[in-house]
Amino acid sequence: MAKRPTVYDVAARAGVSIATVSFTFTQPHKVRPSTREAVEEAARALGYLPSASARGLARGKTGAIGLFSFDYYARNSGVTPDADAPFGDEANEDFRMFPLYHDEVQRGVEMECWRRGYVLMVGDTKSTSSEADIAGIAGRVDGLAVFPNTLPDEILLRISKRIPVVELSIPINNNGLHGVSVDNEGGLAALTEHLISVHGLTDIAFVGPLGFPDKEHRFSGYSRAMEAAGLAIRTVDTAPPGQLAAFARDTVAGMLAEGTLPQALACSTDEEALAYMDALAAAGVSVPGQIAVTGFDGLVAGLVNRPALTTVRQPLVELGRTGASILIDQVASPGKEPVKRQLPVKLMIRESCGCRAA
Amino acid sequence: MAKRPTVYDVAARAGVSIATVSFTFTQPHKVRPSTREAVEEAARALGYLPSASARGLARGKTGAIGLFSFDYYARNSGVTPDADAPFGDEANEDFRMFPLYHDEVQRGVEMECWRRGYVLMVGDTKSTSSEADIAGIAGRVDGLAVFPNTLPDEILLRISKRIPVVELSIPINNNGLHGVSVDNEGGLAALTEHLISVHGLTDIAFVGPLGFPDKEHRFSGYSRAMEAAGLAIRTVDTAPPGQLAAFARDTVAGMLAEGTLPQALACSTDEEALAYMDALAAAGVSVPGQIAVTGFDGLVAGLVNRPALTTVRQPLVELGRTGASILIDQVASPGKEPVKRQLPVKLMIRESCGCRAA
DNA sequence: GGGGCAAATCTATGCGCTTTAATCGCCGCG
DNA sequence: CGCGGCGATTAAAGCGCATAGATTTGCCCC
Repeated sequence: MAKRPTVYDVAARAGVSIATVSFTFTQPHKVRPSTREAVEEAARALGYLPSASARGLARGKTGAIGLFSFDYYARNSGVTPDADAPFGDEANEDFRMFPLYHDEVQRGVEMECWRRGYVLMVGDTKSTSSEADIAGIAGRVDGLAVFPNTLPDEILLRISKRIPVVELSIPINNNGLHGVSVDNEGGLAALTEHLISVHGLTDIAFVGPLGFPDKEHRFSGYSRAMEAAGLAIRTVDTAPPGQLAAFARDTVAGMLAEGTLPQALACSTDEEALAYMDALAAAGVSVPGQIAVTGFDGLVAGLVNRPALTTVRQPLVELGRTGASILIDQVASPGKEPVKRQLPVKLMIRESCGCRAA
Repeated sequence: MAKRPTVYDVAARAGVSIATVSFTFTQPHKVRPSTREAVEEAARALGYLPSASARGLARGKTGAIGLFSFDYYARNSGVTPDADAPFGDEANEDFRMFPLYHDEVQRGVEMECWRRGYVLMVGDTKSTSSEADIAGIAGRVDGLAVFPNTLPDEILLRISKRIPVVELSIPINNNGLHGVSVDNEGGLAALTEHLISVHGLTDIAFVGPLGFPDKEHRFSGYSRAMEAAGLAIRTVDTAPPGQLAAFARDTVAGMLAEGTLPQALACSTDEEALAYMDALAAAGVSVPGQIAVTGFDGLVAGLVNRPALTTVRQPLVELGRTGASILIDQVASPGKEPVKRQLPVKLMIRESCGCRAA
């Protein structure tokens, strides 16, 4: 690589000052057409590429939005994509079978950034992320979007003192950061309501880990609908991390043995719903024949599943877009108050609740 | 946002010079533990975030790799994701049903970047991309990865004079850029060979657009296998852009009418294969009963399809990883010659060729 | 107490660009 | 013929950090 030409080189070649070169690129109308052409010609001849670093330094803005992605696989499946795994490893076969939650959101962020003339920086949060890594990203963007539970709140707070930070999919709270969430409660309430009024079910158990704000809200929705109908709340214990499949099998077996199988399982996530459907199938219980199962998220895996999963679809792309939009707005004109936004969800009535043919 | 504190502020507060502050962050071992702590404490108290712009300027490197993504949907389906489409629009329902080609590749790039301590900048190539947009990305990264046919060669050449540029999935050629490709020819040769020797087929038609280097190579693989077996080459005309489904239907109808249906369709892409399978099904022709159909790419859509599509899987994630790896290597020590690498593909024998039960 | 040496720290400069304030050139007009 | 006024251009001062080279500090030994 030859040394990159700078404004000085272009200026020299065009016989003007560097200021004129700069103006030519940033305020073309302020420079006489003839000199503009001279500058452009010089730039072209030299293969000039303006340095974003220098520009960023001078302007105090980078024109980039950051997104902290995270290793979904490692977190959820206990499987870390092995950097050295040979291609074609069958174990990795369905690794990326479906667009995962954060892929969708990321896509939304990308779309909005592009639309508004920003570029996106994607960083990850590995378990080993040092504060330096984080600063490495935070230092080069004008705004930062993060997934919940990927970064310690304390760090986020500090970063948010300097640049706007938006949390994606975190329920509305008062942590001082911007946030976008979805209507977790309303979604599961609507779903539960559907099971009750359309299918006439009364013994509906909620499946899901509590302790996470979004799951709590889903539970609230479930409870609200049940109570409104005068039905009894019933919950299923939560699987330990990484043990979902086995736990679901055991749980189903237990219920079967005790004859306590509910009429429906309202799961807090599609992932759980799918695991329970597998467990039920393995135990010879028909879904939705003998029991209805519903999820939450709207993963494609649920759509492809047979019976197709009745669930609540989250507007994932929209989530990302909204988050990016908030950031970009804040960059332009920082507001005093954190912006919190909640997006509507959508009931996806498919087969596993008993609607349509299974 | 309060003014961002700088090294000067930190230095002042810690009672040291800015050089020491800088060292504390970049070469911690060169600074005495006691002063290091003082600096860190000051930085923390001030909420200091190093400016990547300034750092990049001073170092002459940005620590970022760029990826020019592109609007796959608009290109392939004629559908532009509408920024203003309301969430829940059914038309968008299966929009993101499966991880698309470039999502996979992008994931690979991300993984390698993270592994090597780089961050990724994602930019897009909209039809409206001006040279300025491109420079906007090229100017802020140390290396650039691009998908084929997204940027004019002339521009790529110019950029590559300053920073390494790698083309993803472009067959080996001599355009002076770095490149990663897959074994298109070997893949389709193996697939064709499978149809010939395992299934004993002799009338196998190649389906696919020529004129694209990768497709040409696939055709070569097909031809090679056919000729080696002493069989006749046969091709099916190519569908005009965006007309795939209709064209496939017409083609199938035509063959049926003329009684010229081959024993197998070796398609150059999964997308074509799926379209032909739909067309065949619509025409009442059984796959693989009456005709075998194969693809190329390894899309998930083919895996979920019934019968599951026999195809050649491209190592998409690996493609991205390799590309990023080349870039990062080149940043570290620029080589004189462009690096070209070809990755192996993998035959995925599933149902549509007649293997296993359909 | 002083000399010598390595480690620690600091001084000073430059990285490439933006931007403000000042200068230049030119025209029309009194 | 000179002056005001205006648009085009430029000089110069940073922006925040890294780093070579200068300087100081700390420490050991005589």
